[in-house]
Amino acid sequence: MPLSEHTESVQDYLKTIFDIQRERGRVATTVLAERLGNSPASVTGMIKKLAALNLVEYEPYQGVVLTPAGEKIALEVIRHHRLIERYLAEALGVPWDQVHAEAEKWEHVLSEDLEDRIDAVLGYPTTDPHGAPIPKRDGTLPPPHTTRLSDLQSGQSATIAEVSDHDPAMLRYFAELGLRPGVDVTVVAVAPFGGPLTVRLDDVEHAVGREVAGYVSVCDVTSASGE
Amino acid sequence: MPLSEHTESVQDYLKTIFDIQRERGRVATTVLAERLGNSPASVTGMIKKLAALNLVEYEPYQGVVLTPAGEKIALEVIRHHRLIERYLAEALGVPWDQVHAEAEKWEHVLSEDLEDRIDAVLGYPTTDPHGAPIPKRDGTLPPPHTTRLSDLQSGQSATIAEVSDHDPAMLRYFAELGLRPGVDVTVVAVAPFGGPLTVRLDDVEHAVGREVAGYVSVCDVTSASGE
DNA sequence: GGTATTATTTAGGCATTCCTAAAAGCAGTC
DNA sequence: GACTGCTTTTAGGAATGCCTAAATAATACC
Repeated sequence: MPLSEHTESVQDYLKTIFDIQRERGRVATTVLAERLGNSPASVTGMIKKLAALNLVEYEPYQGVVLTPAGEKIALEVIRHHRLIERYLAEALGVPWDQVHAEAEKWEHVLSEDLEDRIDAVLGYPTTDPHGAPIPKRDGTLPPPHTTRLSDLQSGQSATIAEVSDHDPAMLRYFAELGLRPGVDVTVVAVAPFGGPLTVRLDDVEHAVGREVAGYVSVCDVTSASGE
Repeated sequence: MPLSEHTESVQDYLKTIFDIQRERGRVATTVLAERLGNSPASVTGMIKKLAALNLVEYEPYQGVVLTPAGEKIALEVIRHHRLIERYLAEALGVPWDQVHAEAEKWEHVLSEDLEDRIDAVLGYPTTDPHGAPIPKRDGTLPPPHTTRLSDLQSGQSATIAEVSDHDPAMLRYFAELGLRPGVDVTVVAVAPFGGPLTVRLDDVEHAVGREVAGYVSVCDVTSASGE
């Protein structure tokens, strides 16, 4: 059953369930409602519909988990979304912190044919402008990054791997800071009691709140001593 | 009231009304229903809604005419549609006879910002791949072509200005013939009693049905004698 | 000018997806 | 083990936009 057989609403639910599932395992009604901006009651109703379509496994009061069929569709939607984001940034010059909203709408109406053309024009990219991996056509997706900027100790350096695109305001903040995928950062100091980190970025130092730093994934971590 | 304030359905109605109005003046319920693929009863219902929004003037049993507000929105939708068609053909290599369906979906979710970027990347084009003019941002649109391929006499030559994109099958037929905007044709013979025209196109002769030739607009008509 | 045909509208419904308010289930506390 | 507070579900409803069937208006023909 191809993607286009499902309503935009269903596609959005599945995509969001997939996201939350990656972070937390089972997906509770309230969390899903919050993320989608719908009421919990509405979500319960839609969840039942998804279960009837065999796209999620639903246990009343226990939330949902995607079935293989549901996951397949979720990955197709996410592939659309991230490829489009990449295309908007690269081919049309849309600032990387502003591609999300446009992709959110376009993803639901993109044909497979056009998806392939975009993929080819971009040279088969593997990540979107936020650093998130683009699922392959066959549904393959590498595991998420495990290290966050907030996990680093004073003196450690790392490369930004991915920044969260959930909150547009936070994304704009990241963009202003120059905190984008591929950039190297060094943690100069870490305030105690969960306080902010001071990070050096392009030779400028910034204080970044602990929570904010939790939304930034890093890779290639090295300590000041060299290793 | 910007385009995005209206549902896709409203946008489609206005766009279609505009098209028909250009061809025939006042727009009858049945004609609109036919073109949209909806039942006449549904169209009556929607028409009332459009009238309530001051987008059309509705006289029961007399059909509709766009108000200035309705025309403005119709032109914005058409601008989206044609710019997208052009972009798909030029930047993404979609065959010109296949761009319509994709544009039909994308046009409703294109932001003004992205519209501007696409327009700039294309170098502010004035026509879509079928030869139809792209409305300017201010809503300006040149008058439609008046001469049809079916109007030509034997011995006359002309340049294809525009082909209709209403019927996908006909469009594919045009594409196979090489009958696309910008190409020169010469009418070799015209069968009597409304029979087919024989036209020479890239030095190959084809018999084209009279009705089909009515869907092709031409410009720069010259007679065999030189003028 | 009446009748047949066609065009259009009204009436009544259905599917989707959302909402609020109220009820019911679950979990931790004393 | 009952109470409290939070989560989740049920109940009832609204908006959109489509449908079919039946009624009515317009038109065209003889």
